Amino acid sequence: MLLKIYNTLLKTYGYQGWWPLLSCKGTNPTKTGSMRGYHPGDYSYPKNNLQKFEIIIGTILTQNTSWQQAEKALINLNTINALSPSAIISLDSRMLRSAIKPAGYFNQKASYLKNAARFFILLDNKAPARDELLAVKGIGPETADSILLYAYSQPEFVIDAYTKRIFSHLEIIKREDNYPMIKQLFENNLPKDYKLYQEYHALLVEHAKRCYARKPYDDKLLGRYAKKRNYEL
DNA sequence: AACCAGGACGTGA
DNA sequence: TCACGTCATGGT
Repeated sequence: MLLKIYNTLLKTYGYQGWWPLLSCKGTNPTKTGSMRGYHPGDYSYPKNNLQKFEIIIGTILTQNTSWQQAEKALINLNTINALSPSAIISLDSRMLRSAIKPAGYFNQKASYLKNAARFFILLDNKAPARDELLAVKGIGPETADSILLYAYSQPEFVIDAYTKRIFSHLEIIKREDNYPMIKQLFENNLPKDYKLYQEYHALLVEHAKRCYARKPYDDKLLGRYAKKRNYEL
């Protein structure tokens, strides 16, 4: 069932090209919102440590914030040459706060970014464990999974507000289900493939932006799954 | 003028 | 464990 929904979304919206990177010139004209940095169908990113770190910074900046706003903050950081771990650490806190202001919560996020930068240097080119990520103040379950999935190509399914909204509306999950429950549902019923996980989450975001932005939800594309009720989960 | 955006943390029960 | 308040800018 989950694969069927994935295929429907993929056929409808096409490859999304996540995670967007400033240094990546590819665009995806079918996408809503910002067009910068996408690389549809190419899962070979990130290609170096700097791109890994940019993804980590991005996951924090986009917390409860639209990507468009997070991207403005990233561009500001890039302008002052502060997209490396060492630059974030040494950057004056007031400068950091003003650079990321468009992304909101700039006081918290400035602190979170410094934590993430110190953590990234401590990693010393190794991949982080999920528990290690969660121990960093500012990295919660969704951010940790986004980092593992998109920066480190680990098959960790990302559950966000959109995912909960779509699948509770389809009555595949309940609204009171917590993060690990929903995550296990996906990971237990899908091939453990990071490319699939990356694309699926990106497609869910795209679908939610288009059809679940505001009540009453527009369920013209997947609403029929809610009525059939013949899932085999 | 509310409401929402690719959440996480601190607190109190 | 968990519900709740807080954090903050910008688009619709």
